[in-house]
Amino acid sequence: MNITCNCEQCELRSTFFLSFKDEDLGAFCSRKIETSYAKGAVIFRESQPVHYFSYLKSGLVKLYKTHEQGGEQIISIAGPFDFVSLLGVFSETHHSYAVSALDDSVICSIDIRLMRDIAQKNAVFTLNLMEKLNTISNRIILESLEIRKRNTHGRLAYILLKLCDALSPGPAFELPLTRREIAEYIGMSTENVIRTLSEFRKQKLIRINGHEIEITDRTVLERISIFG
Amino acid sequence: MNITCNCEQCELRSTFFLSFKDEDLGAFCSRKIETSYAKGAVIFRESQPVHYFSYLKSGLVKLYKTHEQGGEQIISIAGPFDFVSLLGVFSETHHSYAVSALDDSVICSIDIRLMRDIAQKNAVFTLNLMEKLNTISNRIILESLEIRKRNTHGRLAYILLKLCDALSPGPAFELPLTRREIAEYIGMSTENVIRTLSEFRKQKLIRINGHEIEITDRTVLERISIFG
DNA sequence: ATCAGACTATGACATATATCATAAAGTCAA
DNA sequence: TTGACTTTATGATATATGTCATAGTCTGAT
Repeated sequence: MNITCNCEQCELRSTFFLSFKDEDLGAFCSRKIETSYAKGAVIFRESQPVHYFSYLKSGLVKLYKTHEQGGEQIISIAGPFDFVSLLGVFSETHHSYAVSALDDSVICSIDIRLMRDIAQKNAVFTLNLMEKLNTISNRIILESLEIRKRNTHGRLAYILLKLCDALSPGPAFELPLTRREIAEYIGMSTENVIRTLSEFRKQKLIRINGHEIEITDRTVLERISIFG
Repeated sequence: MNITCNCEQCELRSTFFLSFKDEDLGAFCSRKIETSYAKGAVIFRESQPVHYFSYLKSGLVKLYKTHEQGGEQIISIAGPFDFVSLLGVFSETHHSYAVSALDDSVICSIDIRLMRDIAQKNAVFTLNLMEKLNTISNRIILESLEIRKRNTHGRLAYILLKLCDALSPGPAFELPLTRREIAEYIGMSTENVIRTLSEFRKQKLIRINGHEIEITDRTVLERISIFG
């Protein structure tokens, strides 16, 4: 499903396309593809060739790797204006991870060759793009290290706090992942995620209503996130 | 300790400076700083301001974060021609990790402002640089995921195989890390690293002589790396 | 050469975590 | 609505892993 879009008013322009020259913006606009994906839809799969540079206009997606033995490993959750093509988009010919929609999402895609053409001509644009990619990679690496250094209680507390901060201004938020996906994200068994959530509930740190979570004792949850 | 260096013959030129214009190469050469570090020396610390773009000419270094409670978390081991300033070098004002020398090492540093000046003028150079940074970030992220998805036996087998491949053409190599550092790298206790190494030795998968490791049954070690 | 401190090593034990079993509740398509 | 399937939930148990204690070895500074 393609939708028309006016690049001059694109929210993304201010974030990293400010350096675009007018003629590049014209080429860009006429060749971009905007696509809607329903919740649960796969946007691209691991090992597919990289044809597009993609970013998320609205919705929520997960980046993940699939294991041969079955099961997935979630790398990151991306929100609006995040790049979806990030790891290796300019250095690999094939995707090293898959992306699917956690919510109804709209993706804007630009032919990767067009991106390269513009990047080769416009150094300021390329520098901006590099900074943005750098920031995102850095964030993913540091988050991975944060997860790795914690025990399971700390990991779960950490991810609950992060999701809450990212998804809601208040202490309550709608969990965009199933318990199994949380387990795949932070590397623990599904049963242990469920059990630990129940413990947090019994300790009155959170309230649970299906996928709706309310953090009722942030102080203690933060302490658990730090000390496990 | 500063050493003179002839950029026209620099091994690194072919890897990413081919796109340099002659006048940029001149500016680059006259302002680079080459420094030697003894084994164990700290090259820069976490939260220090980023002044230089640095790469490793020779030796071996570790990138790591230090925890408040004491202890370190190793992010990556970098060899010759790897960038040492990578995560956030163009997006953060302060280092988000520390670097120290595992072996006597030589680092070549360029003022980050000079790098930016050149990058803003030379789009092809910037694109090459972005590709290289992208490749390295991607490698670190994927490695972190590989470590996260394994149990401790699998993690240790994985890292032994990786270090062997990186450091030696044959099945024997000199371990550049202490047992404690290995533990900090793959997130397990030092005792468990030592114990598991002993188990691998008793199963005749490796031979151990201090820091010298020989992989004697690669097939089984690879199976452990995959299935734990 | 000696000493202090780190590194390597191993055993005993406590704890964290996964696995297996079972069941209720939710979800979606026919 | 039914029925198949997934998700959530909890208990019992096995296993993996960390912690503590102890000791021999290595290393570097004096």
